[in-house]
Amino acid sequence: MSQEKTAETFFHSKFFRGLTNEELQPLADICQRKHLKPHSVAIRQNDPATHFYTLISGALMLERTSRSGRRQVIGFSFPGDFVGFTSGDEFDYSVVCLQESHLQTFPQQKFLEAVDNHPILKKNARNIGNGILGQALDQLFALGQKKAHERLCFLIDQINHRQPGTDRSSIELIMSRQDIADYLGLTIETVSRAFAKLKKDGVISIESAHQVKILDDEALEQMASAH
Amino acid sequence: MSQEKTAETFFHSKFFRGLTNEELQPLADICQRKHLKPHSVAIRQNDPATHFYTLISGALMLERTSRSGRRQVIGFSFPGDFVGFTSGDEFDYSVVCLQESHLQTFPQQKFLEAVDNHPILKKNARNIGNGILGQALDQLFALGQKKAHERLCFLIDQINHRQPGTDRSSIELIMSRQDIADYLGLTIETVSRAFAKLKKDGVISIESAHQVKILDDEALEQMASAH
DNA sequence: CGGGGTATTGAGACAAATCAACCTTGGTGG
DNA sequence: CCACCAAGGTTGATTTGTCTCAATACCCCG
Repeated sequence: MSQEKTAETFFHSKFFRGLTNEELQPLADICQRKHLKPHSVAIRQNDPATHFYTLISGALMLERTSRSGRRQVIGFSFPGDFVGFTSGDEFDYSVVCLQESHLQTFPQQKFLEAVDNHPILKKNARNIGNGILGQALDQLFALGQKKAHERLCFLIDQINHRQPGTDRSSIELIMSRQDIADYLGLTIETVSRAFAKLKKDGVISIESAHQVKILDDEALEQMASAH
Repeated sequence: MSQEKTAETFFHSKFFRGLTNEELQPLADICQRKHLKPHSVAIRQNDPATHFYTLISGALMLERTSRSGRRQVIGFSFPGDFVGFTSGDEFDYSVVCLQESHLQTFPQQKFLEAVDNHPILKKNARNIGNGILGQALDQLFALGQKKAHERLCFLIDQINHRQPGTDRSSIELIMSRQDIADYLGLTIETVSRAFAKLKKDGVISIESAHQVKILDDEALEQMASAH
């Protein structure tokens, strides 16, 4: 058990890149593992922000729901991703599991101390925080400036680059149409029609509702791009 | 000149709250003042990210333009705000002046070192970074889930809370209709009609194109809210 | 008192939302 | 093994909201 908690388990997270096992031990000492079923809630909106998380396996969805019931999906997390930044001392979004997931949890206070004591971690923390901001800005651009089918390209392209796995042209869509719609600021019907359009235009082929292949990488990136 | 660069000048930025003048001196030593005319460009998209900035007076607009020419306004900055986070080592957005502005500039490397040496600054840096992320998420919610007139409420409410000045109900819109449109993911015509609707519904009164008064605070916040 | 940029207003076109029907798939029990 | 069902996804018809294009009004500055 204690053995399990050595640096081995950290291996795949960007956060801990470039560190030796000894250097990681202080973090290993404060971390706990958490195992979550599909559709379970890892973080609830308005909960006090006491912990940070890294995702070991599975997939997460970050979402915010307003009092009026409208939901905005903020992002998806894949293995290696870091979760838990907040603007206050409460979470302003929820995190739910799309698949069975393994997480590492770190008490916020202690984690920040440990990070402070190591220059590489400090740098990584900054990079990751800024990376998340960058992703939010990309999504902002997509929602503000793009049509339905372009937004869908944005999502497919993003999954393509972030989802683990070797095959660069075969994409697994682990989330439901409703999740996609709420991520892109559309309705499920419009998402469905966007899929149909991309298929008709020869950009993708649809193997099943949750499995697509990229046929025209060029066109996809073009429509997905925010630069 | 050197006298001018003491902690006095930092006084109004959230970033430096809770610090004594001596503690601020190392930062004062590396900072430079910059004076910019309206419409001038403070940061150009794709420039190497070498500096951080705090805004002393005036107002800034952050924007991102894609190769296809579409522009997304990412945010507005008011005195006391901090500017310069990036996800890579290049700026992925431009910063232009809406008004004549005074900035403080800090070389990135040295600034980070100085921040590292002071726990309060470290905490402030985190808070500010996360605050910017939080703002981006609010905007994301507005673009994804709201109608034109609700998005406009979102902007008005935001300016109301962030723009300096005492009068809580009188709002100065320092940006053009085009800027507002590109911020909210709309066209200028739709923005104009949204203003008209809010006026008709008695939520605001329009004193001039760049000056509005809030009549129904309740309704405004309701429509603006992302929670 | 012009004149150019900026904002508003109107009419028609178009994209996305809504409402409704239908299809697919995966699981269950007879 | 197949009939059935429920949930999720697709497709079609209609409505609504926003964009586009065009005309008009406003306002700051010379």
